Amino acid sequence: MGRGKVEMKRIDNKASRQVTFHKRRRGLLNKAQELAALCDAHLGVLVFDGTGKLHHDYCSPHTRSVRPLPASIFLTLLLHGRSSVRLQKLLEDIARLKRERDHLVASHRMMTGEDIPSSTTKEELADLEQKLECALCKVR
Amino acid sequence: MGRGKVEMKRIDNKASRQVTFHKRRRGLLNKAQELAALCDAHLGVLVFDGTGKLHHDYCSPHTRSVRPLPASIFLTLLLHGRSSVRLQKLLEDIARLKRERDHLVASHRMMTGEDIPSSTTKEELADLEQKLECALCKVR
DNA sequence: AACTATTTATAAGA
DNA sequence: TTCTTATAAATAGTT
Repeated sequence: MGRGKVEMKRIDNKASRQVTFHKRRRGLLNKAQELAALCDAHLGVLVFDGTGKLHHDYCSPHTRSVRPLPASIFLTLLLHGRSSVRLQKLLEDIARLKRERDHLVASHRMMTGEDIPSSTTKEELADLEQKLECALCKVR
Repeated sequence: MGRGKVEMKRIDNKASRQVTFHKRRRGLLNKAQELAALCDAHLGVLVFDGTGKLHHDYCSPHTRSVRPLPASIFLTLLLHGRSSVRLQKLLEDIARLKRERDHLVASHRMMTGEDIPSSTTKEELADLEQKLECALCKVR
């Protein structure tokens, strides 16, 4: 689309690479918005330049509760993508910490007869874990 | 682009909405790949249909270590996006758990004179946290 | 940053 | 649905 056909390989000239980056980035985001608007779809788009700087992200609006929330979209991506190992590791770490804490709480009570004041952490974590596992199920 | 100009609003007819979804989804992902190839950029794209089903995701390949890994791209998105509150909460929960555990470990040692066998959990968590905070810094 | 000649994407039709 | 084609949209090279 232009004065000439271009090969789909890295543009060597830095200036024209940046110009093209700007033009096409805008185009991509526009396409994403159109697809969301026309087809009742959900889109998540992220664009980083070559230096790793985030130039734009887009998340289509959600207007009905039947659609996944943006948060769960990105959780799904996180779980679906290459970083799934890392997030699963995080879940495992949390589970391990909880077990360790429970064990320590029990032995503390055995030895001192005192209860450690309970916090809401446990419930909050259980809630988080449930949400994460739910997202995980969807992509399996 | 087509026989006629279309208004950018939801296509009512289900069949043609699905056809358009298929065509434009392919187009969008193609554009994403081109942008990544031409401009040395990193892209993450997610497409869900109206029912919430994930139809495609795309993550541009990373060929050099100077570029962010896909994992960190999506962590950044997670932190940058609407689910940032949730992830920050997760970080806080981990920090709180660690404090609780350290306190319990210390009081256990005080009372019994015994050390609780150390695991690698603590180091692993520290590493995880560092990575998460690093990603968080980038988007602040 | 604007402008067009072209290419590309795609809406509607077969 | 898949293929075709007329047309709209995107954009490469230019100014």
